[in-house]
Amino acid sequence: MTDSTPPPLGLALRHAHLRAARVFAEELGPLGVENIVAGVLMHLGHLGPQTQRQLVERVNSDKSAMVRYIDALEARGLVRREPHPTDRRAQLIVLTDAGRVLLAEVQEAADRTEDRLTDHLTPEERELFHRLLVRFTYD
Amino acid sequence: MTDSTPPPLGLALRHAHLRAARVFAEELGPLGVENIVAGVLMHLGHLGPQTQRQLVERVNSDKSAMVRYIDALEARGLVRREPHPTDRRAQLIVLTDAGRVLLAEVQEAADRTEDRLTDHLTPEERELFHRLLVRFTYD
DNA sequence: TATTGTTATACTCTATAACTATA
DNA sequence: TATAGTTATAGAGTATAACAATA
Repeated sequence: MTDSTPPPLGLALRHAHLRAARVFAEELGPLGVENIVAGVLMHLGHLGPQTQRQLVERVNSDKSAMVRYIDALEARGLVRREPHPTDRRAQLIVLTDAGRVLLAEVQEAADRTEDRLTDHLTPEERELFHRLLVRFTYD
Repeated sequence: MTDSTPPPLGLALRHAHLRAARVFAEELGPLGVENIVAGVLMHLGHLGPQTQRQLVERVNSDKSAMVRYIDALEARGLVRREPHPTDRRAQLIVLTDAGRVLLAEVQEAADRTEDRLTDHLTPEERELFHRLLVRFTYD
């Protein structure tokens, strides 16, 4: 009994995600941040100050985990919790200057990760795969 | 500051995998097996009896977790541990008749899962996405 | 010496619930 | 009543190491 058929979609997605996460973790290693925390930093850089709830939605984590991630970032001086101007329940998570410096390195690590992940594909295949993946996931 | 650019590849893979795992878990719900255990059953059905080490490689788990998965399957009478004919360290994990019955239902759940995951794509897009995903992941 | 399977431990992630202060 | 953030807890997954039997 041999294995001629391709791996089912779900298993391939699992392996694809594991592979991507491992490469990203390797590239992030020297920076001392974990994958999800790096994702939080990139979102803050891209979208500007966000509430914890907004960040939870973005990275598909949960609010009690987000408390811990923000705690860790704040302890390293990479973000600040600021009062929300219109909702006193909420707080805005804001990048500090130190956070911006690290974010630039995180972004480079992310770019290197994408390059490594797709260096066996042509630029056209890379683009097509990314577009189909986004449609598959979010449409 | 708005969000016009597509989600980066790594985040999209994370979300794609989460989405697929949740749909599969929904479809598996009535059968009382978890995603990884279902994957083990499908591999046994597809490849025939396997050692635990082989199964670990297939589903990208680790050997101490695999012990627990096989324990759970064996407790439900779905697989048997049999002596390996040529390596007395190893054991072959073999589907029982009850395991084959459940496997058929698991396979149907997996088919429904793929249909649900891709029902907003054309058959051609579906096929192309699957091919590119496999190349991305395993090449 | 290395490997298969087992057991144990520690750490992280996930899910849930309760609590506060607001809305 | 519902929501944002916090805290606590339990369950599952991951990583690691040690061990016995065998290669």
